[in-house]
Amino acid sequence: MARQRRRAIQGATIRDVAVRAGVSPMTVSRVINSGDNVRTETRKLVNSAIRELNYTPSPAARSLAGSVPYRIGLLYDNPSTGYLSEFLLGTLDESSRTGAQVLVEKCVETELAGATLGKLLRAGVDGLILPPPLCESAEVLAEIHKAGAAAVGVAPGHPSADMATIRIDNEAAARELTEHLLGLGHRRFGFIKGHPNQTVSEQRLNGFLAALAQAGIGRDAVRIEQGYFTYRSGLDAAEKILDDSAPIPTAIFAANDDMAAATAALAHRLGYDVPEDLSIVGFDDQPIAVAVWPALTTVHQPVAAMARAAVDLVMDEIRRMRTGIGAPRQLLHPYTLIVRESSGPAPQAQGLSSDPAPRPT
Amino acid sequence: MARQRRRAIQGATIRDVAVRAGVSPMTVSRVINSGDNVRTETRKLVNSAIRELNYTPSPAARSLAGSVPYRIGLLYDNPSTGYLSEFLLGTLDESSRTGAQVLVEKCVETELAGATLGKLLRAGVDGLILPPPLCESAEVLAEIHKAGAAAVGVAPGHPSADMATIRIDNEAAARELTEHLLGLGHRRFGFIKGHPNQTVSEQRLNGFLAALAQAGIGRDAVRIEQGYFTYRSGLDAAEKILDDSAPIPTAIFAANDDMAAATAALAHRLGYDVPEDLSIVGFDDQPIAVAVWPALTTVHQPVAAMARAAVDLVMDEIRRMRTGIGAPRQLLHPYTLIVRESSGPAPQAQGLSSDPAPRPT
DNA sequence: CTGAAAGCGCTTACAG
DNA sequence: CTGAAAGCGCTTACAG
Repeated sequence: MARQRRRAIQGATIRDVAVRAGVSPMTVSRVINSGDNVRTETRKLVNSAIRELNYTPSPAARSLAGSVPYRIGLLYDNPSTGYLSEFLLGTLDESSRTGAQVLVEKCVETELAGATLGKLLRAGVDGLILPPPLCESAEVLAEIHKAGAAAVGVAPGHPSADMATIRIDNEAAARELTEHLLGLGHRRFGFIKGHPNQTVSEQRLNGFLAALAQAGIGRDAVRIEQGYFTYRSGLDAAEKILDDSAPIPTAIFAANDDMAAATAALAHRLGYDVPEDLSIVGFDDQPIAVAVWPALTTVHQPVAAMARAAVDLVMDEIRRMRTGIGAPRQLLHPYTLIVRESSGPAPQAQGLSSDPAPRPT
Repeated sequence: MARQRRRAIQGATIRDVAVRAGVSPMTVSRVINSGDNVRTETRKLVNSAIRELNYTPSPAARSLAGSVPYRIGLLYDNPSTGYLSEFLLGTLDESSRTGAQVLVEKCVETELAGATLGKLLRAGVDGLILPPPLCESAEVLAEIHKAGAAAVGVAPGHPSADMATIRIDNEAAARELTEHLLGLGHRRFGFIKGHPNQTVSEQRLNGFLAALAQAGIGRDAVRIEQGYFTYRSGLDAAEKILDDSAPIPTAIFAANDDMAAATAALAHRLGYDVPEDLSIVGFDDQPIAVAVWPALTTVHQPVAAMARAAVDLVMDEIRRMRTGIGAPRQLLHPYTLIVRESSGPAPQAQGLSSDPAPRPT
C-alpha cells in the first residue's frame, strides 16, 4: 500500500496549482493551454497560483498525454554564424524550458523559401519563427498567412498587423553610436551600409545621418558605400572608402560587426592604426567584435533574449490563432552601447581637421 | 465506455512488443534498460520482437515514469561560431524530438569550468554533453566524475573508459585528404597545426605525415607551423610559411577551415592565385569553407549528426549510471572528403618541381 | 464554465 | 528470473 515514490525533484505539479487555486487540475490545464472557457476570475486565481508556485508544465507529461504539442518551425536563411549560434542558444534554452518542439530548417535559397516552408507546415508546424531576413520576405509571409499558421518576426524593420514582432530601435541605436563618435571629435565619416533586403540597414543609416545633421555636418563630409553584412562585402566597401578618399575619414561606421572587422583588417593592412588614425564601429555585438583586435565599439543587440522571447511569443500566437482573440504583440527590446578599443579621439581633434592623417605605406 | 483515443501516430509500444514476445511489458522494460535479470532466451525473444516491430521507446514516457526527468547540460567553451551553430542545431533538433531538457552554459574561461559545471549540477543536471575542447579537460572530467553525473565527450582524441564518446577518425581523414593532394602532384607542403589543447590537432598532423611518409616524401619538403584553430592564428602561421619559405610550398594543409580561409586570404594578398599557384585545404567543412573564394576542399565532419547522437547517448548514459550496468558506448561517425575549388594540380607537376613559382609583387 | 474518469507509454517498488 | 499493480504529470473525451 504505502508505495513510496520519491517525489520528483521538480517543482510544483498541475495538482499543486489546482489545490492552491481551489479548482480542478482540468481548469489549470485549460488556463495554461488556451485560457479559453474559463471565467476571468478563475483564470486570475489560477494564474497567480502558477506564479506563486513557480509552476512550469512538464513537457514530457504534456507530450505523453497527447496534447497536440506546440510544434514550432524555425526557418532561417543564412545569417552569419555568430548571429545564428546566439539565436539558437536562446531558442534551445526557451524551448527546453517550455517543452516546445522546435523544427529547424535552413532555407537554402531565398527563392526556395516557399518550398522549405511547405515542408515545415506539412510536418505539422503550428507557428513559425522568422529571423532576418526572412521576417521581411513577402513571399514567406503570404505563404504562412495562407496556411493559417502563426508567425513571429525577429528584427524586422517595423511592427506588423499580421504577425508578432520583436525588434530593437535600430535608428536610435545608430544615432547614439554616432553621437559617441561626434563626442570624440570626429567630423569626417565613412559609412558602410547593410544588405538592402533588410529595413534595418536603412534605419541604421538614417540614425547615423540624423545624428550628423543634428551636429551640423554636411553630406560632403560623409562617404557612404554599399555592403551586404558579410566580411567580404565589408572589405570591398572599406577599400573604396580608404583607397579613394583624400583625406580619409577619421571614423567609419559599419552597419554590422563583420563589416567593421573587415574594415579594421584592411586599415591595418594599409598601415593605419586603429583607433589612433581611424576609429571603427560596428553593430550587433557579435562574437567577432571581441575576437578581433582592437575589440570593436558596437551596439549590443540581445539576440539570445530576442530568440527566447520569440519562442514564448510564437506559443502565444498559436494560442491566439486557435482562439481568434487579440492582436499580435509587438515587442521592443533594449539595446546597449558598448564602447571598446576601436573608437578613440579623432586625430588632431581641433575641430574640422584641415591636416589629414598622412597616408602611410 | 468506448473512449476513443487517437492512437499515437508513433509506432509500436512496449505492450505490442510484450505481446509479440509472449512476456509482460516489465520484461521488455528490463531488456531495453539493463538486459539484466532476464534469461538469455527470453531476452532473445524480446529483442527480435523489438526488431520486427521496429520499436523505439518513447522518451517522454520514460522521462515521465522515471520521475527524474532527463536534464542535460551542454557546457561549451568558445569554439568557433560555425561549429557552435551547427552543434546547437543538432542538439535542438534531437532534444526537441526526444523531449529532453537541455540547459546550455558557456564556460567563460577554461579555468572557471569547475564553477560553471557546478552551476549546472546544482540545477539538477543528470548528464553533460562536452564539445571540444572541454571533452579533454581533466579538471572538468574529474568534477563530473565526483558528482556522479553522466558525460558524453564529442570529438575527443580517443575513446574513454569513463565516458561515452563520439568521434570521427581524424587521422584517417587527414591521410585521405593528403593523398588527394599527392594525387594532384604536390610534393612541397605547408601544414598549420591546430590548438595543442586538443588531441585531434595531433591526429590530423599524424595522418598528414603518414601519407607523406608512405609517398616517400621527406620532412625537408614540409614546413609545419603552429596554429590555434582561429582565423587570426591561421594568418600568422600562413605568413610564416609564405614569407620565409623559398620556394613556397605548392599546397598548404590547415588543420581547420578557419585557418585555411585565413591562408587563402593571405595568399591572395601576396598575389598568389589559389589553386593555380597554391592549393589550400582545410578540415571540418564549416560554413566558412563555402563563404570564401575559392571554396575550400576539406573534410566534412558531421557536427549536427554528432550533436544529435550526443543527446541520445547522454540519455543512455544517465540510465546506465542509474543501473550501474554496462560500459560507456564509443561511437565513430563517418567523415567525407569534400573536393572543392581550393585544391588543384601542382604547378609544373613534372614531379619535384625545381622551378618554384615566382614570387609576385 | 467546470470537473471526474480514463489513458498516454513507461518505470519503480513489490511480490513471488 | 518474471509479473501485477500503481503511478509519473498531463490531456482528451465526456458529462454536467
